[in-house]
Amino acid sequence: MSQPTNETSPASPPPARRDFIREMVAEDVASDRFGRQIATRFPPEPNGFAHIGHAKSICLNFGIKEEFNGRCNLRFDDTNPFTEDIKYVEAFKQDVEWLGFEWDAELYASDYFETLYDFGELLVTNGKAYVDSQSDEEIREGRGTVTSAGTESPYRNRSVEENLDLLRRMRAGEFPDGAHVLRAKIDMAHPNMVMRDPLLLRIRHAHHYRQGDAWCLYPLYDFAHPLSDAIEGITHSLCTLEFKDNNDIYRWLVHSCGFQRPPEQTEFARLELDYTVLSKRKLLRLVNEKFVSGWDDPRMPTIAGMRRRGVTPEALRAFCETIGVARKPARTELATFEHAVRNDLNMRVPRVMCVTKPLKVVIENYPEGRVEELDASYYPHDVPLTGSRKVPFSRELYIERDDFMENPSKKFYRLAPNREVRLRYGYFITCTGIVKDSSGEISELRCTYDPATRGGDSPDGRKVQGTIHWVSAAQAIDCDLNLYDKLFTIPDPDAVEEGQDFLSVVNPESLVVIERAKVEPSAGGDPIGSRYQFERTGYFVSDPVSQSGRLTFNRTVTLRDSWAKIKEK
RNA sequence: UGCCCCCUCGUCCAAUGGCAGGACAUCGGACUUUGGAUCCGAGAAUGGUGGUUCGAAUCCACCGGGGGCAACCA
Repeated sequence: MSQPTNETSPASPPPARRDFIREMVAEDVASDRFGRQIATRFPPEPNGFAHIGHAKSICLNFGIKEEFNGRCNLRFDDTNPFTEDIKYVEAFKQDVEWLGFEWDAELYASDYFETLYDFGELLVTNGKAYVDSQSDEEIREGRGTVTSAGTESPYRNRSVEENLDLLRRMRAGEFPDGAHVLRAKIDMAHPNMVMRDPLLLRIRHAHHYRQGDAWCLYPLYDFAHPLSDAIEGITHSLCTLEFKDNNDIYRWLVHSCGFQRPPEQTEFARLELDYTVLSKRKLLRLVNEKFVSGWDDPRMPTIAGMRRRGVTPEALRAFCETIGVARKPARTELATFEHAVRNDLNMRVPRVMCVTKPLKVVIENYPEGRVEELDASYYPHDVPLTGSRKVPFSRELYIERDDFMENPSKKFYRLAPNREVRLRYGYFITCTGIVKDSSGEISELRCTYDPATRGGDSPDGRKVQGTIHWVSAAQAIDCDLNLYDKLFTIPDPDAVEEGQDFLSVVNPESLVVIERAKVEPSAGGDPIGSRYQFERTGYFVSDPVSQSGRLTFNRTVTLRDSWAKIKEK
């Protein structure tokens, strides 16, 4: 495992991770259960942005396509004209592509409205559906409760002719919203609530973002989804646990509509991630109520947000791989996600020096006006990439304020009075004096350097405990840093106390802006979107948006910080 | 309270009647021009009780716990 990644790997790839769904698909392939190519679909409703929970589903559905030589459709389940928008369609497409997947077809449930309507007529003709003319309250009351049976609608036994006539007039737009609905005729006493004559079509004189005003009849999920799958020849319809009960109507419908070897629905647990929320309703509130700057705010668990935060698609896919797929509802620790991000970034991004809280250092024995260009590798010894840049060194430098302690504790390895440390890629320096301002705060350090330690090695073999990062004062570039942290203060924001709102546990320090940090000049010429590791600080990406006109970097994730743990003790 | 699903290290996932294993996290050590990375090591789990079986995390029963379902949302 310690082999560099750029070496050729052994012929056989590691066996793909197996979960209960892939096991099932493998069996179905072996038995040719469906008599056709394995087919999955990713079926978002375009009413918000894709988030990391969608990423899990995307990786599953497209992963199965790739592993079993199948196909996978991107289908928008756009059956609700009130909530959907083309901008969400575009965002989903961009995010799936960014993750590195290709769909075999881009499809829309709303394109099936005609076909779906025809199935409605078919069901009516076969006596399996009827037009109900109760009000929505009457329908709700008639459904009964989880412990008591429902009651049949007085319209339940209309003749096929009457049903057909009504249905056609519903479609023709003769009735106002809510006047009638088409319902499946199943069992009003069914122990599964979903099977108590589920609604199939409803009247909505509404404008659809894609179909315009062509329809006033809109199918409901339980009607549209199974049939859309069946129409497309899907074999494995994968969805999350909360649709478990809907599986009964799914099977009833595809059989009632005459599909041979219809798709089979299988449910898996949706992703829950500590310190965040993943329901679109709640994400929408964060956006609308301005807790974040938008769907792509780097604090958002959306794919767009993570992209802007600097997360790579590879890291996101690796994360989805490690969390696995199972039927048990489970929360994943943030550390698991952060590990996936660091693990990926560590191997691919250049190291650069940036001082976040500058403290001026004057090297008293370094000639005034002199500037040296020191060689600095972009990558550490254990990352198999090469490349380097020059960093200027001069008499006046900045170091990190936290890298100096006037009265150091025992385990503090960094700079202190009369102590020697290494400047990364530079020289050994020793602190010889402290300058304080009128308020008693340290404003400047006086140091000496050892000219024999250029590059960071001492010819006499003496060691220093610490190595710190720095920039040359005159050449450093001012920049702003967006330091992002968890969006919520508690691991499960959905579980706030009674009467409390998840918005009450938004972390007020989820974004801390540092103005006028000092980054080494080499970063000035890089394109927006470049990722770095700021040595000893964290991974950052340059952001297209700058309030100040200065270069702005978003912190993707901090480095693991074992010093922080020592400090706590 | 009806139906359905689920319960394995702190967390996530394996083990498909036959040695409970991996990853993250934690702790310790080595190495180190990032208190990063890497390497080595340690601790850490089958909810409970019965039953079937030569043998049970796995099958059965009961108990306990968690979750989903009563939108003209998806």
